[in-house]
Amino acid sequence: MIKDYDPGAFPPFAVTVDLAVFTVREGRLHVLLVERGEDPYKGAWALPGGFVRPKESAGQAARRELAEETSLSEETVAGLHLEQLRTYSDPDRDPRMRVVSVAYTALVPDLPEPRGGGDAAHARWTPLASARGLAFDHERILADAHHRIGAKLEYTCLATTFCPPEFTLGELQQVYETVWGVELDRPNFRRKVLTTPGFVEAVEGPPRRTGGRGKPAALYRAGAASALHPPLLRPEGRHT
Amino acid sequence: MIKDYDPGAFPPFAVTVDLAVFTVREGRLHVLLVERGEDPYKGAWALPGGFVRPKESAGQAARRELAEETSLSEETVAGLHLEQLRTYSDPDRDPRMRVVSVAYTALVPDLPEPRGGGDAAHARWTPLASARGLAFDHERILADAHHRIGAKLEYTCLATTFCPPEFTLGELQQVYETVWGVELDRPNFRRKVLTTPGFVEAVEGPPRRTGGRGKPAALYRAGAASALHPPLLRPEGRHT
DNA sequence: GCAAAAGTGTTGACGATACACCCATGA
DNA sequence: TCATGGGTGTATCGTCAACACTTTTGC
Repeated sequence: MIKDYDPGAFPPFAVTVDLAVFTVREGRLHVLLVERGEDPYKGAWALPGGFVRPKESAGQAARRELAEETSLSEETVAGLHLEQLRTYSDPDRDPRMRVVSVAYTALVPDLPEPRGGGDAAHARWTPLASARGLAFDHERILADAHHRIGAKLEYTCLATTFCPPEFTLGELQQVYETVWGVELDRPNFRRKVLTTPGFVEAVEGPPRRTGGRGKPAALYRAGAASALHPPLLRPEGRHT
Repeated sequence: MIKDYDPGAFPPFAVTVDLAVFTVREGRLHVLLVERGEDPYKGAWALPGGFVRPKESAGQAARRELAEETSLSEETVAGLHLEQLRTYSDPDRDPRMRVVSVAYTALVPDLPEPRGGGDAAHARWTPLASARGLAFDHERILADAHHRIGAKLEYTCLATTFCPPEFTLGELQQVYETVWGVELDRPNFRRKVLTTPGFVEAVEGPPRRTGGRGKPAALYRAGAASALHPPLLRPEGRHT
């Protein structure tokens, strides 16, 4: 920033955003993928994303692209948790030209199937384990994103962003188990969540909801807290 | 990445790196600043940094700029801990043109005064509390970086990167106390560090070193571990 | 001897784990 | 009445904060 300033002579870069959007479906972690309609990597699956426009920040671009791809309303998207992951800038990461991409992670509840809206010919939720052979360095981005959300669940409350507005503790526990790939002890998980102030709050009128058979569960909303103190550590204590 | 591809018609961006380089001096946290020699913000202090070159990644650019500004050898810089913080992309963050900056954080032991090498007219270590009125959005970057390293000390071993190759536990504790701005209980800190496998390893031949008066302390080296399990949480448990 | 810094020991509070057990519902 | 998932209780263990105490140096 201090040096080499020569307007018009700076190296030309394109700046894009890429999105790793996760959801939990049928007990498995899914990620939103789109099918590329143009070369390079035509026909391959990739993370949704696109160019940052001249008058918007990368974060605004990410939110815009997310709305386009998921067919959600702008208002809904505005409320979603969207977090900058990191920036990928390898000189050879795009064969066309020099492209620097700012990656974002989003966690969403189980949404309707994406319309393939916007520009992507096809878009779909894919189980994370099946997301192989992605375009560019998107597989790497996806792995980084998975690692990050796993770590974030330990010391933040954002597991609730995977859930609908009202949810049961069983559903919340499923989020942890799905992202971490482990089983948790239900009584202990319950205690931990309920004794953390602001993590969840009980829904007043004791309506209950069935998840199939078994006893109906009490409903909760996301609370006001954003961090967990003390953290909810994975079993085995390994951050992988 | 999926859409809008029109070679030559993508919005033109400049990409830079900015560095928040921290060290501990005289019990206070210092950051490396350079004085700008050109408009805008001529004469103001700023974080070191510069343009990413066409054939290098942002990480490589950060390491190169760090070497230039600190007058360290390339080999020394190659071994330093350098971590991507986040990317700043506000459309108005640079009055000249559209500049997206990838910020990095580095933690270094107490180094010799920087030569003001490379392109910066002046460079110096500044106490963090005195780093005000910086150019661009560098004050924000600095605040984010400080927050990040504080959090990282909790669950990683990188406090040792603030220390010289051989250090005492008192020096290591000073790093924590300086970055967090709190006082720690020495016996408990000691136990925590020594019982974490791979955090530090004792230097064999029991040479000892004096920090002034008082009993000489045993020397330690950084160990092989990189993460702390369980973490070393700040007092009050608040992540601020 | 005294101050200062290193190092050791002990105790009690708290949280997490690993269970056993009861409750409400659908089939 | 049995399987299934929700919910409660409790004993044990490990970690950590707090603080008393000893050791080794410079002055």
